[in-house]
Amino acid sequence: MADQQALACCSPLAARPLDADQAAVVAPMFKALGDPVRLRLLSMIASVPEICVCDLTPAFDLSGPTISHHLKVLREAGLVDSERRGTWVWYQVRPEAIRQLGVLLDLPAVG
Amino acid sequence: MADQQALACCSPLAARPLDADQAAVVAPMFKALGDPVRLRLLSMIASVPEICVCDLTPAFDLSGPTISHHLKVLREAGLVDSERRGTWVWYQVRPEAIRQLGVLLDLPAVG
DNA sequence: ACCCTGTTTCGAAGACTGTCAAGATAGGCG
DNA sequence: CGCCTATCTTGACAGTCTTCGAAACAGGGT
Repeated sequence: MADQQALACCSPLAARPLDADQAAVVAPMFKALGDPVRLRLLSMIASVPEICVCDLTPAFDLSGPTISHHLKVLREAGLVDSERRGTWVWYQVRPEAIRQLGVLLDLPAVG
Repeated sequence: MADQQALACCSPLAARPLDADQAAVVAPMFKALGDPVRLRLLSMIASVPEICVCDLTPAFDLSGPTISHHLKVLREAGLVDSERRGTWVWYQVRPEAIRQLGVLLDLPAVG
């Protein structure tokens, strides 16, 4: 959440080099996307308004705890939010966070 | 390089969930960006037409071999190209690769 | 031919990651 | 209250990653 603000200052990679502090804020977000399971989880979450863990878990040949761990990584990276409603926990993306990463990769017409 | 083609088929994360094969192709590219040193290296490379390793190394408190290792990761992820010209090796970004990652993160006006 | 500088490869140490089983926690229902 | 299901946390293990120093390789200059 503090990360969100820090990110707001970042312009595309090609504009000027990131300093060490900026890189330290952004890299963990990319790192969270750097696992195929998490990338699929995020894309499943992003493709609907919200989704229950109980709908995510069966899509993988992985244990519940493992899925839970990956969701925690996405949560701590600030890429998704979760909310418990009764028995189930619902996840949704944080569009600003993802959009900010997108902006960073938005190269002008170089090359 | 095969990765480049495979990527070309990917629409934004929110459009529909990635399948396991697509995720396996894209995740390593995000993973390469998931280290602060590599993110800074890439941003330094992206901010100029091309740049020599000899200009990259002194920007970090890391040994030459370590920088070389990170550059190799970026190269193998398809994010940069390198070319030896005489004594020095020059790096430049592969704009298509980076743009494709950007497209993936390009959320429509959700949320 | 020799040496010198720039870059990569190799091999090893320590930290980190993905995964699971087992146990803990949260909430609904009888 | 006690039980059941859904989810998360803990602890452990194997595999991977970051980093370094030492050694190899590439080119240019003397």
